[in-house]
Amino acid sequence: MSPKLALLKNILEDLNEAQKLAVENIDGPIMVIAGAGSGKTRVLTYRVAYLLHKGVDAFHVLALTFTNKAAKEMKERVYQLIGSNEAKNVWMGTFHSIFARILRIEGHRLGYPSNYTIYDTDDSKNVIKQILKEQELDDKTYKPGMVLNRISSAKSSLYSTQKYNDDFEIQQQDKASGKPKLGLIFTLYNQRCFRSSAMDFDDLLYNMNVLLRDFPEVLYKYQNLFKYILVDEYQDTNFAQYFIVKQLAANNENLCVVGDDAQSIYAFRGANIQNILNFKNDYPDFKTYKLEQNYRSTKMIVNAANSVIAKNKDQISKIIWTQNNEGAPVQLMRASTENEEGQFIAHSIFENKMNHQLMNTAFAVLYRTNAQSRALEEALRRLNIPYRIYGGLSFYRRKEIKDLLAYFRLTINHKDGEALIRIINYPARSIGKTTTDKIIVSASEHEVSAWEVIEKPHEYNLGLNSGTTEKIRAFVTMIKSYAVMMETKDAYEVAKYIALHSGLMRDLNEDKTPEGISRYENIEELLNGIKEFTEQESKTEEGEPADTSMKTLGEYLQDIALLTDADADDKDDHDKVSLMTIHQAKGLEFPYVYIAGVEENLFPSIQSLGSRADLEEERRLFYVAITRAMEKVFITYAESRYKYGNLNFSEPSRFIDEIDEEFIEFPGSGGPEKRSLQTEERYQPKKSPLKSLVKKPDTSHLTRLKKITENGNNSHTLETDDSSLLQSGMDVEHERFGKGKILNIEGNGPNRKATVFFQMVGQKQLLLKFARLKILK
DNA sequence: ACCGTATTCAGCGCG
DNA sequence: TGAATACGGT
Repeated sequence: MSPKLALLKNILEDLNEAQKLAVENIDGPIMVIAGAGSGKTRVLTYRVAYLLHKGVDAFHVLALTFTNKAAKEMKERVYQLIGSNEAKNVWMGTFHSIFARILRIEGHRLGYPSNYTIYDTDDSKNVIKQILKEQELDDKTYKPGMVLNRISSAKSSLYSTQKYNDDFEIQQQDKASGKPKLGLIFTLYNQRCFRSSAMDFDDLLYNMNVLLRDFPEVLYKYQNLFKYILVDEYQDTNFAQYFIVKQLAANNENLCVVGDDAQSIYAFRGANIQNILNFKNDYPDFKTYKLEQNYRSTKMIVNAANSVIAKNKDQISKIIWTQNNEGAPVQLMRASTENEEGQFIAHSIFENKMNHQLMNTAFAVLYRTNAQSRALEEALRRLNIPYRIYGGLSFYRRKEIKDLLAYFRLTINHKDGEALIRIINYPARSIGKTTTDKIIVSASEHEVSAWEVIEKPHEYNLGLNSGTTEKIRAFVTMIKSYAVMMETKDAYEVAKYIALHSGLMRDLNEDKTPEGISRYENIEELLNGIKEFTEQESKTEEGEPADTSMKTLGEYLQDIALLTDADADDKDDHDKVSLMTIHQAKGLEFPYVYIAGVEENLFPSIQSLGSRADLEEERRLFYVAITRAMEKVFITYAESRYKYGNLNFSEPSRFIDEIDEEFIEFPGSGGPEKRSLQTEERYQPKKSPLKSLVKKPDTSHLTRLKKITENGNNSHTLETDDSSLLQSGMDVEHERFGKGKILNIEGNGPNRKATVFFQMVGQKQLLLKFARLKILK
């Protein structure tokens, strides 16, 4: 106990006053307004540690986050603080994962088995497509994605199908928009999911609410279980989430919500900023703490961001400040086209990388829309700058992965209709479309699951020939045999058996195209993941009673059902520049941040110009973008850009003007950025958050700078003189990369660059202006 | 059953 | 512009 106590004390000393108060006030409702970079995670994790330290049992603590990533980070940091044995009993996870877990236990009250399936967005859309077909509705008017959004927001606002259909206003709206059948689709959709023993993402929150509303004993149970509740990113809660928290906390009100209204950027998907603004009404005797000291960014960046967000009306007043260095002003770059914009960014990254000896991970390029990534990618590729795009198709949504997972799902939950339809004829078993259509129609007519129909085909008069009937029987037998196997074998054994026995592996193996090979490898990767899962979990934490029970396939599925791409362990993610939308960048930080496409009608987006609320959300988004940066922000815009195939001219965004001119440098208005940064480096050898990203302490670099200063010379002239002697074929030495051979030289003047093959690190492209190559004789 | 062509659509996206 | 999907022909 005592080493732990010491640890707690140490960290307590690390907290500033506001953070300390937010941690120590464990009783009663508190709201923590946490400015960007103000140590929010630290407060949350330390608060959890503090609760346990005060003798609160771990299982009485509930900590809710929005993303798996946030949950993971929080877990890791709490584990570090107090050790995993105690911490692992804390209920810590995303809203969805925690309530999914509770619904496995309590869902039977609502008619769901504990092995219910969680439908992802694709499954949901497929269900909607089926309904549209059956109802003979036009999928142009009723676009599945749009229908699903409508259903999703209804559920997020706790509207039952009944209420949706009875609500006069909603019905009027739907009629007015030419979609009067939305209510019917909603009803049928819910029925179908229920018959499949499946919940979609919103059902997890919706049904949790039903549980708490209709079963007082359940409400009572969890109110008493969760004596202390913490909610991260409270400004992002939708009504369903807000209401669960409210119910659970109603008894003892030991509720701590943490958020930043200035970073609320998800109103478009149902987040209600009022939840944080109205906290004071819900909990009149609340306390509020503001974390206003920023530990992330330079003064310039903090001030630039402040000057922007000040233009918003709806906000909780706060003053974000920092003790960090002054830093350099935000730098504006104007390009004539989107391609030039990409080039500017790529070159700037290249230069800063060389100049400051930074890793690629020190850089992020942020943009408003995914479509912008193309030009940026191209430019980076041309300079051989490795990058990673976030938000591509997630591993778990690839076809082959979904196919195999569908086998698992159907094995675990036979009623899972989407899984059944997906695999009944894959690999091909001569059960064609006509047959599957008959099964779907019959199931829906008799209001049963598809499995029920194919298990007892005679009771449902499908009118199939004996051959097909036999094939279906074989399929049923196969799935049942998997289920039997699952009783005694662990997840990996069953998974591998299914992958081989079902013919899926064979089918993929026959495809020798590069895509086919990659699909096969993906399946192997999935199986490896399952193996890891099986092994990792069987050796439990030390000191715990040995967990002799094996990990089942069902547990694996539950584990991954709520995972998304962002959670995949980035193996080959060594050292790359990050490309992502601003939304995806929330919660992250980078030394150098480029914000691309800061143009009217793109950012703010044209759709947001109609309402003040929407425009303010765009502004918060811009605020989020700026505050991702630790050292330096670059804002770029292009005067023309292709949109949907035709060239559009664009003007710089109004947001650029909203940055107070003290904190922004316009093109040509100041010296080249190189100068100010070098100056900073020379005169303010600070304890920089950049340190960990610098490849090595690099004292030679400093010595060199000093030497240059003494000489009264600058690096530029020195380097050009040296580098003009370089030719391809020469052996050279780089202070960091070591010895190498020049393969090629191209470009002129300051853009002259060399392709060098280094013995240590392989091929690199270097701008000679910065590379300081030494010629070896 | 499958492949190539036509058509359509285009904002951000947690789980 | 280009990707994703629907459709139609063989």
